[in-house]
Amino acid sequence: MITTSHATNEIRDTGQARPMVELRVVALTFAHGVLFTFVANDSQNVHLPNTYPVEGESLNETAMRLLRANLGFSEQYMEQLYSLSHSGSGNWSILVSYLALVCTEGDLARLDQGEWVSASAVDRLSESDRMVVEYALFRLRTKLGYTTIAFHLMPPLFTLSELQNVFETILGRTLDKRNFRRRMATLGILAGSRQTRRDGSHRPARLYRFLPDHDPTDYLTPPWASVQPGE
Amino acid sequence: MITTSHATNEIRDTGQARPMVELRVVALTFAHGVLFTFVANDSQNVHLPNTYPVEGESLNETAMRLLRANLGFSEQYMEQLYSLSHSGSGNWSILVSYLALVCTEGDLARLDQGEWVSASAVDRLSESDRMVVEYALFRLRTKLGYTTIAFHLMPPLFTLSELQNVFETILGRTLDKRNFRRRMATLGILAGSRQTRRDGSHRPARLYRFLPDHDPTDYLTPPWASVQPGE
DNA sequence: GCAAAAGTGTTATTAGTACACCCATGC
DNA sequence: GCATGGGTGTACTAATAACACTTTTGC
Repeated sequence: MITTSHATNEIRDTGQARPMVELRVVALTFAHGVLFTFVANDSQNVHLPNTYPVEGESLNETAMRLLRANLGFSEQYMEQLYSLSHSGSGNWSILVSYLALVCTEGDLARLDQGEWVSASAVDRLSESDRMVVEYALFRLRTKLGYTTIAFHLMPPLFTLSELQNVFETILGRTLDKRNFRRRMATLGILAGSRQTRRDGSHRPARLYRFLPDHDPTDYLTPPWASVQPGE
Repeated sequence: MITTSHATNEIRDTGQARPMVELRVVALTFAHGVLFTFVANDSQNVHLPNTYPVEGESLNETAMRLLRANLGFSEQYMEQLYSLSHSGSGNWSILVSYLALVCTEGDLARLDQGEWVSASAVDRLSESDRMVVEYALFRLRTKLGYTTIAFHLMPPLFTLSELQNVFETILGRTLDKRNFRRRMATLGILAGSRQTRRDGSHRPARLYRFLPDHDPTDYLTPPWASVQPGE
């Protein structure tokens, strides 16, 4: 039945049912001081956005399309997380999970396909969905130390305090203001604009943007993540 | 046809053929100053060891079993790399790739299932196999900087020059001997044995082993990589 | 005694950490 | 004038990088 040109060695096709492949996306956004994750809901069920792969399309493209279908826009960071085997409710699937970071600028209005829920309160999700969300948060935390990943959660213009707030929320601890600002400055990826923002009864804050050419040198995503091999 | 309890939103099952899922393992070992990768061969075909997932078994377990079936032993490092969609020779598959590091102590004798070939000369492999090998090497190089991953390529007892040689080969550049040794010492994961090894007409080298309790704090593999969610 | 790899210290630079006060604004 | 968050500098410590000679052995 399975007839690739190079058959498997030792472990052969038993003729048993093959697993489905399912893509799931953990979309994270930052608002009101916490991280939110997007969940879809149909009738009573709350779950991560999911779909199936399509022949002739890379998994990345499919995941992108899935997110666009749920959130309605397409400018976001997307990274494959992990694949795992899952047997639930009689169905055997291989889950391929993705992490997406999106900037909502605090606008968490309920969407047609679902809603944003606090990423630390995901009790309504299935166990497998919760595992994927936990791993997404773990990965985000880990990569924060050696990549510029958190930038994808920021709007085009932001204050340094806002940026620090995002870091502190993800890491779960406070950071020293002066050291944080020095670190950001030495990274050389921020450009101060001439604009400021008044936010209350105190001194206005300078607004910054990210330099367009900050090559993230992505450590985890292979260079060919978005293409399909031709062979 | 596809009937999970929570159906996908927007992108629905079209009833078209579903992809197969295939696991592929890049097993790397260090010998004679270079990295080797294990390739299986049946009749005229040379390819990475591959197999199919099994219901009720985690993908990690399956990959481990696959490697054991090819190499005949089971004590090795294994890490999931990436999943990608691949349409070749009329078959559509989702490839789930793994990186394994094994210690052969220079014994690259041809095995029943295949042979070791230089990891930089993989011309006989298919394009998709070559992509996976390239990414495995990339990941190994990247993780070398912030993990203890290279230890899995070493035999139980080794000299510091041998260890440095492995690092230099993976990184593709030379390292300063004194700085390298200092770094290894401050990591605190090496124990010097009282034994030495004479290797030629020069001073014998002290032999070291890795401390058994060096927790690698794996940055990329989720904690639940080896289990299946119970739903 | 010479070839060949093992082994060892110091200095300069850089990155990280800890820590406290003045500034601009609204009310 | 006071409450609020914005903004800044210095000193200590740890990690990194550059660099050269002595030691032990076989022949």
